Amino acid sequence: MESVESYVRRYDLDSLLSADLVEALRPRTFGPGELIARAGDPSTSLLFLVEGRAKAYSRLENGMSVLASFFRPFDVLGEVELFGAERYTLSVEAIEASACLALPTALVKKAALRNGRFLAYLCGRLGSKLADRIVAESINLRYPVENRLASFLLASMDDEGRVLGTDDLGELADFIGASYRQLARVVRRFRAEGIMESTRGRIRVLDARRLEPLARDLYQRSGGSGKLIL
Amino acid sequence: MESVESYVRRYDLDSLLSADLVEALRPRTFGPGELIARAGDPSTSLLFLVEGRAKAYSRLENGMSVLASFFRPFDVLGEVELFGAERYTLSVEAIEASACLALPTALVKKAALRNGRFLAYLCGRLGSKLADRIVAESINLRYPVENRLASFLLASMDDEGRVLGTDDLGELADFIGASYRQLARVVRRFRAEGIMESTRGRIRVLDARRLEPLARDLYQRSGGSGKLIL
DNA sequence: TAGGCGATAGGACGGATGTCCTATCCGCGC
DNA sequence: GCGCGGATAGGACATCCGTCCTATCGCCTA
Repeated sequence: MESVESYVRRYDLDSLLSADLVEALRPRTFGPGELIARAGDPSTSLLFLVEGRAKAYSRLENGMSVLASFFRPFDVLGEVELFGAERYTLSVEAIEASACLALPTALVKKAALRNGRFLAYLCGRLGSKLADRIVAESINLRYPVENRLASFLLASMDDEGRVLGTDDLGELADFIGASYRQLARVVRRFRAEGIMESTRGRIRVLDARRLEPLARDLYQRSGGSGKLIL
Repeated sequence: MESVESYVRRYDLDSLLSADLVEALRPRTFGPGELIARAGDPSTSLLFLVEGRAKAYSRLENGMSVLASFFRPFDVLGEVELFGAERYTLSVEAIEASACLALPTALVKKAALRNGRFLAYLCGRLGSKLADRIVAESINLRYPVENRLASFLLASMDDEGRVLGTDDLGELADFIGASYRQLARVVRRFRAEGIMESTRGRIRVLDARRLEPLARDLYQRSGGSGKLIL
């Protein structure tokens, strides 16, 4: 964990936030597995993730959980609740040791009205998150697990085939909305075909080209950046 | 279709938009089935739906479509694409004869930076849409059609049991992410149990209390308003 | 009235997926 | 080294669900 100033510099928060807001940033650190936000709790601050890795999920009445997204620096948490809902929609949990810069909601709201740049940034971010959700939802809803897995792998792997979001098959199952069992069946097939390998705690794509025909729908890679576009 | 001024007055657009933006509003009308926006087309304007009814959907490569949401006045279309994506994510189609007030994207962007109130409004709207999507997605992903249908009916019916979004079983199937066939099976069961009735072109909930145990998860009714809350 | 068409209804069948249950494997602490 | 717990692997079986196919119904048009 570095100093607040160093993060502000690295992520150019100066250009996003007014001086008084930068001044109000407070560092918070979280250990692996620790809750950064709990669904249903009042949302008191906007968080900038500057270190580590986290995941957002909800837990349903029947005990199952749905993994909505993964975060890594630089990312913003709590934007959804900033205007409107005053309680967190999802729980956010640190996967690794992580650090955030926290900004009290009340401050942000007050300052935001005269800082169009920051609001526009938030709007853009919310817009693309919403678009991403819609795409992911469509895929989850309309394709069998085989295709969902292919889409996820293509979208989240780096140039060497390492998967960015998670290396845990259980988490992955939650993310693509399948049972562990069913995911395992598909993984086995992919592995038998030399498309991927998954050893304890590591998932790796070996032959991305074989995945493409399976994932040819809405997910697309934007010039090797690994970002989701529509 | 009434005059632009009358809509501006009815929905209090004055308080949201600056005078020059109100000035720039242009009326556009659409017949039933007409496309208000086509997925993939460049997004050139922000649209305020002031009359009629519309639905947003995407069409997948395999020919299936996913219905993302229904709109009725007053609603905003195209906010998602305003900052960031420059192409529409979803297609929007008028269900009935509808009217919109259109505002050129370029104008909005320029004006927005100095109109914090409007941006804050957009952020709030995007936030709650995102939260709603996440809830709906979780349900669609993790519960069988029976529960999804129950959730949808409870969330979208008015006080007399009329369903607001659609009366078309085909559309409903797309919305909750099921095949027409499977939806029909569940509808039959619900009908046999006296929970609902569905005659040609009309769906009606007869016994909402029997639906509640089936839909007891995240969807909740907020004091009879029929709005989705978390 | 006949014909056509879209919406509804439902039978039959197979594939996808979930649940339940056992092994197996590996890293870790004792 | 031993035992333990979490992650992984996979068999067995039931169910959910989708596809394919027919039939019926109501409305509209010729």
